[in-house]
Amino acid sequence: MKPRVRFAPSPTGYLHIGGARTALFNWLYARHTGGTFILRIEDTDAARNSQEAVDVILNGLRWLGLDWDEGPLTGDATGAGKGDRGPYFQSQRKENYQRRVEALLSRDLAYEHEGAVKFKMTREPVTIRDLVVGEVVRKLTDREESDPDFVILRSDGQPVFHLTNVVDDLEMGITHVIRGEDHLSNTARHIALFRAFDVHPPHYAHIPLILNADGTKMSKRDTGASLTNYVEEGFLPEAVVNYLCLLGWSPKNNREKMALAETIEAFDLPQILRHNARFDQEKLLWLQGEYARELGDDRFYELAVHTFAKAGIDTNKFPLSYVKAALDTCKGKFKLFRELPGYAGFYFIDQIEYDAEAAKKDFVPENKPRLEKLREAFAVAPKFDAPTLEAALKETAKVLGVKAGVLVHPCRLAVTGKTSGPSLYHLLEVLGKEKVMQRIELALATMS
RNA sequence: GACCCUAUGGUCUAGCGGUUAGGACACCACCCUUUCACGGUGGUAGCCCGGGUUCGAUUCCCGGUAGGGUCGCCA
Repeated sequence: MKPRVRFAPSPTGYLHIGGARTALFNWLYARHTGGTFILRIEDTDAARNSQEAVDVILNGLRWLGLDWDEGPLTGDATGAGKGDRGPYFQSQRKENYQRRVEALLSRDLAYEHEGAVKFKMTREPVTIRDLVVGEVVRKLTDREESDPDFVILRSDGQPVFHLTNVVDDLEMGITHVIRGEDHLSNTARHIALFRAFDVHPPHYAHIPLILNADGTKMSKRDTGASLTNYVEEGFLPEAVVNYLCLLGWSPKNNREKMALAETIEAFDLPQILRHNARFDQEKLLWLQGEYARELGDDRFYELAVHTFAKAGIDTNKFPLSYVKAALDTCKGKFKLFRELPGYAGFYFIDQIEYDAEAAKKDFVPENKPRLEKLREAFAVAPKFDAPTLEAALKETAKVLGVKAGVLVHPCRLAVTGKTSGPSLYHLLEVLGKEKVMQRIELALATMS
């Protein structure tokens, strides 16, 4: 029998980065085994759920490229789903839960208590055979000792997580429950419920949690906890996916940057680690740089133009050839797309601002005659392309008896306002003679 | 408080009784480049502590410590 796995988030606000990884591991396992990946929305808490949160989850999974074989087609809970075990929103499955509760009630495995229905939990320790953690014998805690039973139907008639989760896993034919380790203790209850329904529980694989860089747990307050944060920062989904794969799972062969196909091939439950992992932004950033450098041209242009637009810079006002030439000088030189407007905005802005500290250092009186000489050399250059300009600058430096750097820095500052950026000679060529001469003139004027 | 999980450089990890403890990120130095990156070379840095078992423990067992999780009419 092919595995059937599911990701079952509750739409209470955002897609947690840990949840994204849980989804990823489930998806990888399904793809590795040729099984089925199911998305089920656990929206039983009407007070905390929202339509927006459902969309955040759906869009987040799509952004990551985690397509589901069964689940919602849209964020509309009452809308059609994909697959024959739906609906895939728990809010639409009330009758199932009601029927199951009645079955337990009639068999004396549950009872009413203050308007709610409680399940008669076993008093014996429950053994959980976990595919990741191993055999866990879960005993009752002292508080459970005094009252081991738990509510499965609230006094207002709404079913509770433990019940809905188990009923749906059962009815949707889930074979492997791959979820966060925070559910390990709950699993005893779930196993007891499966037994009450006279079925064998699915296989369990509890994966370790993702912690903050300082080892504390990630809460909603931490900006890095939300997947949306990475989308907005300008990360590439393939970098995030690759990084997430490496958190709590290892291919065991020292591979770090892995193509998705390779990861699918290698992924399996036994290689999942048992201990929590800290989220390392630096390593994610490294992978981001790796993927950013090898981005296809079309996708690179598209993402770049979009990023400029978000920053209020309309690149469509410029000829396509100019935009592409400008972007070509930037590719592979920055990591996060969020950096791009600051890195290459000078191509599309007339009023550039000089880096204050650099201006103090480079726009000094003794540099004025030097920059004037450079302007003249550029003015009479036979061609305005990178090799010619480089030769002109170096020749000028030689005549002045200074190192090339003495001209390079003020020149870069004059035309870009920055101390770093694309290759100077190439950016001059792209910018064009008119703008370059204008900007050098302007810089000269500030140096009096 | 009880119950459960975990423990290799700063971080992610390989290791499954005998290794000069390997890789990656980060960091440092040098090279390349007279920007910034990229790339290259070299380097600093690790088996939580204490008991066992064993000829021999990073590795197996027990205890401690530390971190994390759970004990809701949240999921």
